[in-house]
Amino acid sequence: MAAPRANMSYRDIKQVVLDRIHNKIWAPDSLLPSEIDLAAEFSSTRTTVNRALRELAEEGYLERKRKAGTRVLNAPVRKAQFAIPLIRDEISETGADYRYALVERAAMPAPGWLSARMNIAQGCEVLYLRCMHYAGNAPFQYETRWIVPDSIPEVLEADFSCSGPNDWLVQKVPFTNLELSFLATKADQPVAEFLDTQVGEPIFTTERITWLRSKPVTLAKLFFAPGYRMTTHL
Amino acid sequence: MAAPRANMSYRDIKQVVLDRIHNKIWAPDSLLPSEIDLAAEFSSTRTTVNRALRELAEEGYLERKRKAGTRVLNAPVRKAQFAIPLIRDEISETGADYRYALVERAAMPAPGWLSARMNIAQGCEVLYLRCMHYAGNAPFQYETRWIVPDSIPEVLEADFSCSGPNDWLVQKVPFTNLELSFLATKADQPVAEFLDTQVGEPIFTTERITWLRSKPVTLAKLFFAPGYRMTTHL
DNA sequence: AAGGATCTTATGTCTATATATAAAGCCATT
DNA sequence: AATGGCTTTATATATAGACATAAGATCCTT
Repeated sequence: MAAPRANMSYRDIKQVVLDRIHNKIWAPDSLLPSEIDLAAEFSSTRTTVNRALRELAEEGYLERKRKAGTRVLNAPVRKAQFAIPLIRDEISETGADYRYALVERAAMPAPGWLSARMNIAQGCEVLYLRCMHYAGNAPFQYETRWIVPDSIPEVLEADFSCSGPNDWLVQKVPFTNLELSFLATKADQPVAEFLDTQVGEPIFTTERITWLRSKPVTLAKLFFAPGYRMTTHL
Repeated sequence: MAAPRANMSYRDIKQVVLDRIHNKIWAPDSLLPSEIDLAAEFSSTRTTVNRALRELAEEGYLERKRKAGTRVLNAPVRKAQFAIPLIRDEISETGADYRYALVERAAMPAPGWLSARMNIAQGCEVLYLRCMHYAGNAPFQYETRWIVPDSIPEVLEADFSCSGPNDWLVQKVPFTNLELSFLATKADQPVAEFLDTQVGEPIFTTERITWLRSKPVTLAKLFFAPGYRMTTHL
Protein backbone atom coordinates (compact mmCIF):
# COMPACT_ATOMS: atom_id res chain seq x y z
CA MET A 1 0.00 0.00 0.00
CA ALA A 2 1.03 3.57 -0.47
CA ALA A 3 3.57 4.27 2.21
CA PRO A 4 2.68 7.44 4.08
CA ARG A 5 6.07 8.64 5.07
CA ALA A 6 6.65 11.90 6.78
CA ASN A 7 7.58 15.20 5.16
CA MET A 8 5.33 14.78 2.19
CA SER A 9 4.92 17.86 0.11
CA TYR A 10 1.57 18.84 -1.29
CA ARG A 11 2.82 17.49 -4.60
CA ASP A 12 3.54 14.10 -3.07
CA ILE A 13 0.10 14.05 -1.53
CA LYS A 14 -1.48 14.92 -4.84
CA GLN A 15 0.35 12.03 -6.43
CA VAL A 16 -0.68 9.56 -3.78
CA VAL A 17 -4.29 10.63 -3.96
CA LEU A 18 -4.23 10.42 -7.73
CA ASP A 19 -2.72 6.96 -7.56
CA ARG A 20 -5.39 5.81 -5.19
CA ILE A 21 -8.06 7.13 -7.49
CA HIS A 22 -6.49 5.36 -10.43
CA ASN A 23 -6.18 2.13 -8.48
CA LYS A 24 -9.77 2.39 -7.32
CA ILE A 25 -8.73 2.42 -3.70
CA TRP A 26 -10.99 5.42 -3.66
CA ALA A 27 -13.65 4.49 -6.17
CA PRO A 28 -15.59 6.98 -8.26
CA ASP A 29 -18.34 8.68 -6.27
CA SER A 30 -16.84 7.59 -3.00
CA LEU A 31 -15.99 9.96 -0.20
CA LEU A 32 -12.41 10.64 0.81
CA PRO A 33 -11.38 10.84 4.43
CA SER A 34 -11.50 14.33 5.83
CA GLU A 35 -8.56 16.65 5.55
CA ILE A 36 -7.82 16.14 9.21
CA ASP A 37 -7.66 12.38 8.83
CA LEU A 38 -5.51 12.61 5.73
CA ALA A 39 -3.20 15.06 7.42
CA ALA A 40 -2.80 12.53 10.22
CA GLU A 41 -2.17 9.70 7.79
CA PHE A 42 0.47 11.64 5.89
CA SER A 43 1.86 13.16 9.06
CA SER A 44 1.33 16.49 7.48
CA THR A 45 -0.94 19.39 8.28
CA ARG A 46 -4.40 20.25 7.15
CA THR A 47 -3.08 23.25 5.25
CA THR A 48 -0.90 21.08 3.08
CA VAL A 49 -3.55 18.45 2.49
CA ASN A 50 -5.96 21.23 1.67
CA ARG A 51 -3.72 22.55 -1.04
CA ALA A 52 -3.31 19.12 -2.58
CA LEU A 53 -7.03 18.41 -2.62
CA ARG A 54 -7.92 21.89 -3.75
CA GLU A 55 -5.67 21.61 -6.76
CA LEU A 56 -6.95 18.16 -7.63
CA ALA A 57 -10.45 19.57 -7.50
CA GLU A 58 -9.44 22.40 -9.82
CA GLU A 59 -7.99 19.83 -12.17
CA GLY A 60 -11.32 18.08 -12.26
CA TYR A 61 -10.64 14.91 -10.29
CA LEU A 62 -12.47 15.73 -7.11
CA GLU A 63 -15.51 17.58 -5.98
CA ARG A 64 -15.46 19.36 -2.67
CA LYS A 65 -18.28 20.73 -0.65
CA ARG A 66 -18.31 22.16 2.79
CA LYS A 67 -19.55 19.71 5.31
CA ALA A 68 -20.35 17.19 2.57
CA GLY A 69 -16.70 16.30 2.14
CA THR A 70 -14.53 15.45 -0.82
CA ARG A 71 -15.62 12.92 -3.36
CA VAL A 72 -14.10 11.32 -6.41
CA LEU A 73 -15.76 12.42 -9.61
CA ASN A 74 -16.90 9.39 -11.55
CA ALA A 75 -16.58 11.08 -14.89
CA PRO A 76 -13.44 13.05 -14.39
CA VAL A 77 -14.25 16.29 -16.18
CA ARG A 78 -10.86 16.65 -17.70
CA LYS A 79 -10.13 20.18 -18.61
CA ALA A 80 -8.09 20.88 -21.66
CA GLN A 81 -6.19 24.06 -21.28
CA PHE A 82 -4.98 25.99 -24.26
CA ALA A 83 -2.57 28.79 -24.01
CA ILE A 84 -3.69 31.27 -26.63
CA PRO A 85 -0.43 32.49 -28.00
CA LEU A 86 0.08 35.65 -29.94
CA ILE A 87 0.24 34.59 -33.52
CA ARG A 88 3.68 36.09 -33.83
CA ASP A 89 4.98 33.77 -31.14
CA GLU A 90 3.20 30.77 -32.57
CA ILE A 91 4.92 31.31 -35.89
CA SER A 92 8.33 32.21 -34.47
CA GLU A 93 8.33 28.95 -32.56
CA THR A 94 8.21 27.00 -35.79
CA GLY A 95 11.36 28.82 -36.84
CA ALA A 96 9.64 30.74 -39.60
CA ASP A 97 9.53 34.52 -39.87
CA TYR A 98 6.31 36.22 -39.03
CA ARG A 99 4.99 38.73 -41.50
CA TYR A 100 1.84 40.81 -41.29
CA ALA A 101 -0.12 42.63 -43.98
CA LEU A 102 -3.17 44.82 -43.84
CA VAL A 103 -5.58 43.94 -46.61
CA GLU A 104 -8.47 46.29 -46.03
CA ARG A 105 -9.59 48.88 -43.58
CA ALA A 106 -13.00 50.48 -43.68
CA ALA A 107 -15.51 52.16 -41.44
CA MET A 108 -19.04 50.98 -42.02
CA PRO A 109 -22.39 50.62 -40.32
CA ALA A 110 -22.59 47.32 -38.49
CA PRO A 111 -24.26 44.67 -40.59
CA GLY A 112 -27.33 43.08 -39.08
CA TRP A 113 -25.72 39.79 -38.09
CA LEU A 114 -22.94 41.66 -36.32
CA SER A 115 -25.14 43.92 -34.23
CA ALA A 116 -27.20 40.90 -33.28
CA ARG A 117 -24.16 38.83 -32.42
CA MET A 118 -22.36 41.50 -30.46
CA ASN A 119 -25.44 43.12 -29.06
CA ILE A 120 -24.75 46.59 -30.38
CA ALA A 121 -27.10 49.17 -31.91
CA GLN A 122 -28.35 48.53 -35.42
CA GLY A 123 -26.27 50.43 -37.91
CA CYS A 124 -23.75 51.57 -35.33
CA GLU A 125 -20.45 52.53 -36.96
CA VAL A 126 -17.82 49.85 -36.82
CA LEU A 127 -14.29 49.52 -38.08
CA TYR A 128 -13.80 46.59 -40.41
CA LEU A 129 -10.37 45.11 -41.01
CA ARG A 130 -8.98 42.31 -43.07
CA CYS A 131 -5.43 41.13 -42.45
CA MET A 132 -3.03 38.40 -43.40
CA HIS A 133 -0.44 36.67 -41.30
CA TYR A 134 2.38 34.79 -42.97
CA ALA A 135 4.85 32.21 -41.73
CA GLY A 136 7.83 32.85 -43.96
CA ASN A 137 6.28 33.00 -47.37
CA ALA A 138 3.43 30.65 -46.60
CA PRO A 139 0.03 32.06 -45.71
CA PHE A 140 -0.75 31.15 -42.15
CA GLN A 141 -3.90 32.95 -41.13
CA TYR A 142 -6.49 35.21 -42.71
CA GLU A 143 -8.24 37.48 -40.28
CA THR A 144 -11.46 39.44 -40.53
CA ARG A 145 -12.23 41.72 -37.66
CA TRP A 146 -14.82 44.22 -36.53
CA ILE A 147 -14.06 46.75 -33.83
CA VAL A 148 -16.64 48.88 -32.08
CA PRO A 149 -15.31 52.45 -31.78
CA ASP A 150 -18.08 53.29 -29.33
CA SER A 151 -16.27 51.13 -26.82
CA ILE A 152 -12.84 52.38 -27.74
CA PRO A 153 -12.73 55.63 -29.77
CA GLU A 154 -8.94 55.76 -30.17
CA VAL A 155 -9.17 52.87 -32.56
CA LEU A 156 -10.13 55.23 -35.36
CA GLU A 157 -6.71 56.85 -35.11
CA ALA A 158 -4.82 53.58 -34.87
CA ASP A 159 -2.53 52.60 -37.69
CA PHE A 160 -2.92 48.96 -38.55
CA SER A 161 -0.67 48.93 -41.58
CA CYS A 162 2.42 47.68 -39.76
CA SER A 163 1.10 45.62 -36.90
CA GLY A 164 -2.08 43.71 -36.43
CA PRO A 165 -5.20 44.80 -34.59
CA ASN A 166 -4.74 42.09 -32.03
CA ASP A 167 -1.41 43.54 -30.95
CA TRP A 168 -2.92 46.98 -30.70
CA LEU A 169 -5.95 45.80 -28.78
CA VAL A 170 -3.94 43.72 -26.35
CA GLN A 171 -1.90 46.82 -25.59
CA LYS A 172 -4.78 49.22 -25.42
CA VAL A 173 -7.76 47.32 -24.14
CA PRO A 174 -7.12 44.61 -21.63
CA PHE A 175 -10.34 42.72 -22.18
CA THR A 176 -12.34 41.43 -19.32
CA ASN A 177 -14.44 38.83 -21.07
CA LEU A 178 -13.86 36.57 -23.98
CA GLU A 179 -15.96 34.14 -25.95
CA LEU A 180 -13.93 31.75 -28.00
CA SER A 181 -15.29 29.30 -30.54
CA PHE A 182 -13.65 26.68 -32.71
CA LEU A 183 -15.35 25.46 -35.82
CA ALA A 184 -14.78 24.19 -39.33
CA THR A 185 -15.80 26.44 -42.20
CA LYS A 186 -15.75 26.15 -45.94
CA ALA A 187 -13.31 28.45 -47.71
CA ASP A 188 -15.10 31.17 -49.61
CA GLN A 189 -13.53 33.15 -52.44
CA PRO A 190 -11.40 35.62 -50.44
CA VAL A 191 -10.37 33.06 -47.84
CA ALA A 192 -9.30 30.63 -50.56
CA GLU A 193 -7.36 33.32 -52.38
CA PHE A 194 -5.52 34.59 -49.36
CA LEU A 195 -4.76 31.18 -47.95
CA ASP A 196 -3.77 29.92 -51.37
CA THR A 197 -6.24 27.08 -51.57
CA GLN A 198 -9.49 26.12 -53.30
CA VAL A 199 -12.93 27.48 -52.64
CA GLY A 200 -14.80 24.92 -50.55
CA GLU A 201 -11.75 23.56 -48.73
CA PRO A 202 -12.32 22.93 -45.02
CA ILE A 203 -10.77 25.67 -42.92
CA PHE A 204 -10.14 25.49 -39.21
CA THR A 205 -11.59 28.69 -37.85
CA THR A 206 -11.75 30.41 -34.52
CA GLU A 207 -14.08 33.22 -33.57
CA ARG A 208 -13.40 35.52 -30.69
CA ILE A 209 -15.59 38.16 -29.16
CA THR A 210 -14.16 40.27 -26.39
CA TRP A 211 -15.81 42.64 -23.99
CA LEU A 212 -14.55 45.34 -21.72
CA ARG A 213 -16.84 45.33 -18.74
CA SER A 214 -19.96 44.33 -20.68
CA LYS A 215 -19.16 46.67 -23.59
CA PRO A 216 -18.46 44.63 -26.70
CA VAL A 217 -15.11 45.57 -28.17
CA THR A 218 -14.28 43.35 -31.07
CA LEU A 219 -15.19 40.27 -33.01
CA ALA A 220 -12.52 38.43 -34.94
CA LYS A 221 -12.77 35.51 -37.31
CA LEU A 222 -9.46 33.78 -37.79
CA PHE A 223 -9.11 31.41 -40.73
CA PHE A 224 -6.14 29.10 -40.56
CA ALA A 225 -4.34 27.71 -43.56
CA PRO A 226 -5.35 24.17 -44.55
CA GLY A 227 -3.66 21.50 -42.51
CA TYR A 228 -3.53 23.55 -39.35
CA ARG A 229 -4.22 21.70 -36.17
CA MET A 230 -4.44 23.01 -32.67
CA THR A 231 -2.94 20.60 -30.20
CA THR A 232 -2.66 20.37 -26.49
CA HIS A 233 -1.35 17.84 -24.03
CA LEU A 234 -2.51 17.05 -20.55
CA MET B 1 -6.50 55.13 -5.74
CA ALA B 2 -7.27 51.63 -4.65
CA ALA B 3 -7.99 51.79 -0.97
CA PRO B 4 -6.04 49.14 0.88
CA ARG B 5 -8.34 48.45 3.75
CA ALA B 6 -7.68 45.77 6.26
CA ASN B 7 -9.07 42.25 6.23
CA MET B 8 -8.68 41.76 2.54
CA SER B 9 -9.18 38.25 1.35
CA TYR B 10 -6.93 36.75 -1.27
CA ARG B 11 -9.78 37.35 -3.71
CA ASP B 12 -9.87 41.03 -2.89
CA ILE B 13 -6.14 41.24 -3.36
CA LYS B 14 -6.37 39.48 -6.70
CA GLN B 15 -8.96 42.01 -7.79
CA VAL B 16 -6.93 44.99 -6.69
CA VAL B 17 -3.84 43.67 -8.41
CA LEU B 18 -5.80 42.97 -11.55
CA ASP B 19 -7.26 46.45 -11.50
CA ARG B 20 -3.85 47.97 -11.14
CA ILE B 21 -2.61 45.96 -14.08
CA HIS B 22 -5.57 47.05 -16.18
CA ASN B 23 -5.09 50.66 -15.19
CA LYS B 24 -1.40 50.47 -15.95
CA ILE B 25 -0.49 51.41 -12.42
CA TRP B 26 1.71 48.39 -12.79
CA ALA B 27 2.66 48.51 -16.43
CA PRO B 28 3.48 45.48 -18.54
CA ASP B 29 6.96 44.14 -17.84
CA SER B 30 7.22 46.10 -14.64
CA LEU B 31 8.08 44.55 -11.34
CA LEU B 32 5.56 44.34 -8.53
CA PRO B 33 6.51 45.09 -4.95
CA SER B 34 7.58 42.04 -3.02
CA GLU B 35 5.06 39.90 -1.22
CA ILE B 36 6.22 41.32 2.06
CA ASP B 37 5.63 44.89 0.93
CA LEU B 38 2.25 44.04 -0.49
CA ALA B 39 1.28 42.23 2.65
CA ALA B 40 2.16 45.38 4.57
CA GLU B 41 0.19 47.57 2.20
CA PHE B 42 -2.90 45.39 2.41
CA SER B 43 -2.37 44.77 6.10
CA SER B 44 -2.46 41.12 5.30
CA THR B 45 0.10 38.37 5.50
CA ARG B 46 2.58 37.06 3.03
CA THR B 47 0.70 33.77 2.86
CA THR B 48 -2.44 35.49 1.64
CA VAL B 49 -0.65 37.72 -0.81
CA ASN B 50 1.22 34.69 -2.04
CA ARG B 51 -1.98 32.89 -2.86
CA ALA B 52 -3.37 35.86 -4.74
CA LEU B 53 -0.23 36.32 -6.81
CA ARG B 54 0.23 32.62 -7.36
CA GLU B 55 -3.26 32.30 -8.80
CA LEU B 56 -2.84 35.35 -11.00
CA ALA B 57 0.34 33.80 -12.30
CA GLU B 58 -1.49 30.55 -13.04
CA GLU B 59 -4.10 32.55 -14.88
CA GLY B 60 -1.40 34.01 -17.04
CA TYR B 61 -1.23 37.60 -15.83
CA LEU B 62 2.00 37.49 -13.89
CA GLU B 63 5.32 35.80 -14.06
CA ARG B 64 7.08 34.91 -10.87
CA LYS B 65 10.65 33.91 -10.28
CA ARG B 66 12.49 33.38 -7.08
CA LYS B 67 14.63 36.29 -6.20
CA ALA B 68 13.76 38.02 -9.47
CA GLY B 69 10.31 38.93 -8.21
CA THR B 70 6.89 39.16 -9.79
CA ARG B 71 6.39 40.95 -13.05
CA VAL B 72 3.43 41.83 -15.21
CA LEU B 73 3.32 39.88 -18.43
CA ASN B 74 3.08 42.24 -21.37
CA ALA B 75 1.25 39.78 -23.53
CA PRO B 76 -1.06 38.15 -21.07
CA VAL B 77 -1.00 34.52 -22.13
CA ARG B 78 -4.65 33.95 -21.64
CA LYS B 79 -5.45 30.34 -21.17
CA ALA B 80 -8.63 29.03 -22.62
CA GLN B 81 -9.94 26.16 -20.65
CA PHE B 82 -12.29 23.61 -22.11
CA ALA B 83 -14.10 21.14 -20.04
CA ILE B 84 -14.21 17.98 -22.10
CA PRO B 85 -17.64 16.65 -21.38
CA LEU B 86 -18.81 13.14 -21.94
CA ILE B 87 -20.72 13.25 -25.17
CA ARG B 88 -23.81 11.96 -23.43
CA ASP B 89 -23.81 14.96 -21.14
CA GLU B 90 -23.11 17.36 -23.95
CA ILE B 91 -26.18 16.11 -25.78
CA SER B 92 -28.41 15.84 -22.74
CA GLU B 93 -27.72 19.46 -21.96
CA THR B 94 -29.29 20.52 -25.22
CA GLY B 95 -32.43 18.71 -24.15
CA ALA B 96 -32.14 16.04 -26.82
CA ASP B 97 -31.91 12.32 -26.15
CA TYR B 98 -28.58 10.69 -26.54
CA ARG B 99 -28.43 7.54 -28.61
CA TYR B 100 -25.44 5.39 -29.41
CA ALA B 101 -24.90 2.82 -32.13
CA LEU B 102 -22.01 0.54 -32.92
CA VAL B 103 -21.26 0.52 -36.62
CA GLU B 104 -18.31 -1.79 -36.91
CA ARG B 105 -15.99 -3.74 -34.71
CA ALA B 106 -12.96 -5.56 -36.01
CA ALA B 107 -9.58 -6.78 -34.89
CA MET B 108 -6.83 -6.03 -37.36
CA PRO B 109 -3.10 -5.48 -37.60
CA ALA B 110 -2.27 -1.85 -37.00
CA PRO B 111 -1.98 0.07 -40.24
CA GLY B 112 1.34 1.77 -40.82
CA TRP B 113 0.21 5.31 -40.05
CA LEU B 114 -1.28 4.15 -36.78
CA SER B 115 1.79 2.35 -35.49
CA ALA B 116 3.85 5.36 -36.42
CA ARG B 117 1.47 7.78 -34.81
CA MET B 118 0.97 5.84 -31.60
CA ASN B 119 4.44 4.41 -31.48
CA ILE B 120 3.43 0.76 -31.39
CA ALA B 121 4.93 -2.27 -33.10
CA GLN B 122 4.33 -2.63 -36.82
CA GLY B 123 1.43 -4.96 -37.46
CA CYS B 124 0.52 -5.22 -33.80
CA GLU B 125 -3.08 -6.35 -33.35
CA VAL B 126 -5.50 -3.54 -32.67
CA LEU B 127 -9.22 -3.30 -32.16
CA TYR B 128 -10.94 -1.03 -34.63
CA LEU B 129 -14.33 0.48 -33.87
CA ARG B 130 -16.71 2.76 -35.65
CA CYS B 131 -19.60 4.29 -33.76
CA MET B 132 -22.33 6.85 -34.10
CA HIS B 133 -23.71 9.23 -31.55
CA TYR B 134 -27.10 10.80 -32.08
CA ALA B 135 -28.84 13.76 -30.52
CA GLY B 136 -32.46 12.81 -30.83
CA ASN B 137 -32.72 11.68 -34.41
CA ALA B 138 -30.01 13.95 -35.70
CA PRO B 139 -26.53 12.58 -36.21
CA PHE B 140 -24.19 14.31 -33.80
CA GLN B 141 -20.83 12.63 -33.99
CA TYR B 142 -19.18 9.87 -35.97
CA GLU B 143 -16.33 8.17 -34.18
CA THR B 144 -13.51 6.01 -35.42
CA ARG B 145 -11.31 4.47 -32.80
CA TRP B 146 -8.37 2.18 -32.45
CA ILE B 147 -7.58 0.45 -29.18
CA VAL B 148 -4.34 -1.34 -28.39
CA PRO B 149 -5.15 -4.61 -26.60
CA ASP B 150 -1.51 -4.98 -25.63
CA SER B 151 -2.05 -2.15 -23.20
CA ILE B 152 -5.40 -3.35 -22.03
CA PRO B 153 -6.25 -6.98 -22.86
CA GLU B 154 -9.76 -6.97 -21.36
CA VAL B 155 -10.88 -4.79 -24.22
CA LEU B 156 -11.21 -7.87 -26.44
CA GLU B 157 -13.99 -9.11 -24.19
CA ALA B 158 -15.74 -5.78 -23.91
CA ASP B 159 -19.15 -5.38 -25.46
CA PHE B 160 -19.45 -2.11 -27.30
CA SER B 161 -22.86 -2.71 -28.79
CA CYS B 162 -24.78 -0.83 -26.11
CA SER B 163 -22.41 1.79 -24.84
CA GLY B 164 -19.50 3.56 -26.46
CA PRO B 165 -15.83 2.75 -26.10
CA ASN B 166 -15.19 6.05 -24.40
CA ASP B 167 -17.53 5.14 -21.55
CA TRP B 168 -15.87 1.80 -21.19
CA LEU B 169 -12.38 3.21 -21.30
CA VAL B 170 -13.11 5.97 -18.82
CA GLN B 171 -14.34 3.31 -16.43
CA LYS B 172 -11.56 0.82 -17.05
CA VAL B 173 -8.47 2.80 -17.88
CA PRO B 174 -8.04 6.09 -16.17
CA PHE B 175 -5.59 7.56 -18.62
CA THR B 176 -2.55 9.40 -17.47
CA ASN B 177 -1.68 11.32 -20.61
CA LEU B 178 -3.71 12.82 -23.37
CA GLU B 179 -2.95 14.51 -26.63
CA LEU B 180 -5.86 16.44 -28.00
CA SER B 181 -6.02 18.09 -31.41
CA PHE B 182 -8.64 20.16 -33.11
CA LEU B 183 -8.73 20.45 -36.86
CA ALA B 184 -10.99 20.81 -39.84
CA THR B 185 -11.31 17.83 -42.17
CA LYS B 186 -13.15 17.16 -45.39
CA ALA B 187 -15.98 14.66 -45.13
CA ASP B 188 -15.13 11.41 -46.90
CA GLN B 189 -17.73 8.90 -48.03
CA PRO B 190 -18.49 7.18 -44.71
CA VAL B 191 -18.33 10.39 -42.69
CA ALA B 192 -20.71 12.09 -45.08
CA GLU B 193 -23.11 9.17 -45.01
CA PHE B 194 -23.23 8.85 -41.26
CA LEU B 195 -23.43 12.55 -40.59
CA ASP B 196 -26.01 12.97 -43.33
CA THR B 197 -24.10 15.50 -45.39
CA GLN B 198 -22.14 15.74 -48.63
CA VAL B 199 -18.71 14.38 -49.36
CA GLY B 200 -16.24 17.25 -49.10
CA GLU B 201 -18.15 19.23 -46.50
CA PRO B 202 -15.93 20.74 -43.78
CA ILE B 203 -16.11 18.73 -40.59
CA PHE B 204 -14.91 19.89 -37.22
CA THR B 205 -12.79 17.06 -35.95
CA THR B 206 -10.96 16.22 -32.79
CA GLU B 207 -8.29 13.60 -32.37
CA ARG B 208 -7.36 12.15 -29.05
CA ILE B 209 -4.56 9.85 -28.15
CA THR B 210 -4.37 8.60 -24.60
CA TRP B 211 -1.63 6.82 -22.75
CA LEU B 212 -1.48 4.87 -19.56
CA ARG B 213 1.95 5.49 -18.13
CA SER B 214 3.69 5.74 -21.51
CA LYS B 215 1.77 2.80 -22.99
CA PRO B 216 -0.47 4.02 -25.78
CA VAL B 217 -4.05 2.96 -25.20
CA THR B 218 -6.29 4.42 -27.81
CA LEU B 219 -6.60 6.84 -30.67
CA ALA B 220 -9.98 8.33 -31.49
CA LYS B 221 -11.07 10.55 -34.33
CA LEU B 222 -14.31 12.30 -33.61
CA PHE B 223 -16.17 13.86 -36.52
CA PHE B 224 -18.85 16.35 -35.55
CA ALA B 225 -21.95 17.04 -37.57
CA PRO B 226 -21.75 20.13 -39.78
CA GLY B 227 -22.44 23.33 -37.91
CA TYR B 228 -20.91 22.15 -34.68
CA ARG B 229 -18.90 24.71 -32.79
CA MET B 230 -16.95 24.31 -29.62
CA THR B 231 -17.26 27.36 -27.43
CA THR B 232 -15.76 28.56 -24.21
CA HIS B 233 -15.91 31.72 -22.15
CA LEU B 234 -13.28 33.27 -19.96
C1' DA C 1 38.01 41.40 -18.19
C1' DA C 2 36.50 36.63 -17.16
C1' DG C 3 35.29 33.26 -14.18
C1' DG C 4 33.97 31.61 -9.58
C1' DA C 5 32.63 31.64 -4.93
C1' DT C 6 29.63 33.88 -1.82
C1' DC C 7 26.00 36.76 -0.14
C1' DT C 8 21.39 38.29 -0.44
C1' DT C 9 16.74 38.27 -1.40
C1' DA C 10 12.09 37.10 -3.29
C1' DT C 11 9.47 33.40 -3.90
C1' DG C 12 8.20 28.45 -2.60
C1' DT C 13 6.58 25.63 0.84
C1' DC C 14 5.48 23.70 5.52
C1' DT C 15 3.73 24.01 10.27
C1' DA C 16 0.51 25.22 13.76
C1' DT C 17 -3.45 27.43 14.89
C1' DA C 18 -7.68 30.15 14.58
C1' DT C 19 -11.98 31.85 12.73
C1' DA C 20 -15.59 31.73 9.03
C1' DT C 21 -19.03 29.49 6.43
C1' DA C 22 -21.88 26.25 3.88
C1' DA C 23 -24.61 22.57 4.31
C1' DA C 24 -26.05 18.11 6.13
C1' DG C 25 -28.50 16.13 9.87
C1' DC C 26 -31.43 16.40 13.81
C1' DC C 27 -35.12 17.80 16.57
C1' DA C 28 -39.04 20.02 17.92
C1' DT C 29 -43.02 22.38 16.48
C1' DT C 30 -46.95 22.92 13.70
C1' DA D 1 -45.41 15.06 6.69
C1' DA D 2 -43.66 19.67 6.23
C1' DT D 3 -41.35 23.61 8.32
C1' DG D 4 -38.04 26.06 10.70
C1' DG D 5 -34.36 26.52 13.73
C1' DC D 6 -30.26 24.46 16.05
C1' DT D 7 -26.05 21.66 16.05
C1' DT D 8 -22.34 19.63 13.98
C1' DT D 9 -18.86 19.05 10.78
C1' DA D 10 -15.89 19.44 6.69
C1' DT D 11 -14.08 22.67 3.95
C1' DA D 12 -12.50 27.72 3.15
C1' DT D 13 -9.53 31.04 4.43
C1' DA D 14 -6.45 33.97 7.47
C1' DT D 15 -2.38 34.52 10.51
C1' DA D 16 2.33 34.13 12.16
C1' DG D 17 6.48 32.21 11.75
C1' DA D 18 10.04 29.08 9.91
C1' DC D 19 13.10 26.94 6.62
C1' DA D 20 14.15 25.83 1.58
C1' DT D 21 15.67 27.16 -2.80
C1' DA D 22 16.56 29.55 -7.08
C1' DA D 23 18.86 33.05 -8.99
C1' DG D 24 20.40 37.88 -9.18
C1' DA D 25 24.16 40.73 -7.20
C1' DT D 26 28.59 41.33 -5.46
C1' DC D 27 33.12 40.68 -4.62
C1' DC D 28 37.35 38.22 -5.12
C1' DT D 29 40.68 35.94 -7.66
C1' DT D 30 43.25 35.01 -11.60
